[in-house]
Amino acid sequence: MAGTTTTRRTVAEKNDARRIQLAESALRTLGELGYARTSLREIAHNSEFTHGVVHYYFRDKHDLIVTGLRHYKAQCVTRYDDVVATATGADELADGFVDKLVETIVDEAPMHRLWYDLRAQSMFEVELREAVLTIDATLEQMIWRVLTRYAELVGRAVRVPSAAAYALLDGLFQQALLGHLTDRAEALVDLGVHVRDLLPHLLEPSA
Amino acid sequence: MAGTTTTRRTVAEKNDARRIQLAESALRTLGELGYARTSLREIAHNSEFTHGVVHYYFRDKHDLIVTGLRHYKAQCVTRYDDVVATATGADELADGFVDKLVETIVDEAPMHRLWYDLRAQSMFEVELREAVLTIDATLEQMIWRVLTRYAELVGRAVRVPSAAAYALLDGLFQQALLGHLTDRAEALVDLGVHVRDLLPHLLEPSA
DNA sequence: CGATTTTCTTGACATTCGTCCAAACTCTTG
DNA sequence: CAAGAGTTTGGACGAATGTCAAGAAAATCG
Repeated sequence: MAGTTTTRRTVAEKNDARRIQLAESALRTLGELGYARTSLREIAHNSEFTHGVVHYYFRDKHDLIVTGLRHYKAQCVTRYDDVVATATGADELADGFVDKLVETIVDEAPMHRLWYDLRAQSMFEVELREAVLTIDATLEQMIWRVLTRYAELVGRAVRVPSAAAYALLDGLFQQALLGHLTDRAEALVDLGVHVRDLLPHLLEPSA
Repeated sequence: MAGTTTTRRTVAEKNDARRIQLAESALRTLGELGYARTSLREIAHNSEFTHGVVHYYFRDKHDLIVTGLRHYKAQCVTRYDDVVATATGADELADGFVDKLVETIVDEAPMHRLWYDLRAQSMFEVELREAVLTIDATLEQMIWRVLTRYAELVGRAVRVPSAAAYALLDGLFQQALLGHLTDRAEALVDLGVHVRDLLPHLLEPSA
């Protein structure tokens, strides 16, 4: 019985590991081709497995993509936590935040465009909504942590609601991503300028 | 000769009319199903023509969708021009602008989600980029007209670049659209509050 | 009206898609 | 080692896709 449970856990762990492995592979392919043009066969082809395996580990296409989405969430949530934790001044935090924003656009552009793709898809496909809204809320909280810490360091209170702050920054980010992907050289610099300009305006005016 | 030219023009006009008719039908279907799941057959089925006609008037699928996109641009450009032209005070302009924003989300949600869908697609498909960037620039100018008039009425200069202002408002708009489509009742009210709150911060501080 | 051009219908084509399945293979366990 | 569960393979399926072409139908013009 003890041996059985050990085995069972190992088997289950292996199963989970494969699921994550396939989900990550799916994310890579989706990030390259986009939701519309990514097939299960293409995902399998870009992994080390055959297309049949995908259906052994995932009920259907939605199961695979939603699993990938949830896995993606776990990665990006902590993106700015280091900056928040280590920054000792408001400007240092703002600079570090902007640097990370630019860095992630450069390094992870495919994942970001996939996110915007899937968020747009969720406006059409009900099956995607729950996962998208969950991640959206998580990203909003991530931004909120940066902003409240920034306010703390400045010594002023945050003026705008969490949702508004996230929407504003997301608008800037999305524009920069589109600009970066369409070879507008100044897109990343502009992002930094605009974000640095915006941040103080999200706080209460100084007394 | 005179008769021929008359006929030729009539023929060309008829051809253009059909193209627009089909492009509009395509936009309706795309707005319902999204880019990923819309087929030429479905577009034709939702129109009064058969799928063969689509290929008589359009070279291929891209030709149809890009034509639809350009047609869409012409419609939405003038959306806020009335408000800009008739408003006599800053608050009146801001209120009218916000009302129009909310109104268009309610009335034309399918077209808006299609726009965000296609803009996301343009990050993957090079063929869509030119049309998307053109429309994006047009929308930015549309917002800029509202904002400069608003600044004029307030008596202060606009502080942020055109692109940043557009990105910020677009972020709020996109969030409101997603909220509206996912039955978050307060989404539209929040949009109004956030936009009204943002507008003054886009201007130079009062001297 | 007859001839010619333009427009539309219909069916076919090669692909590709998601899904499923039977058989082969791999590994753990008794 | 043998048995069995778990995993992987590769092919098959029907459905749907974009594209195309041949011919019917309609409109136009001499």
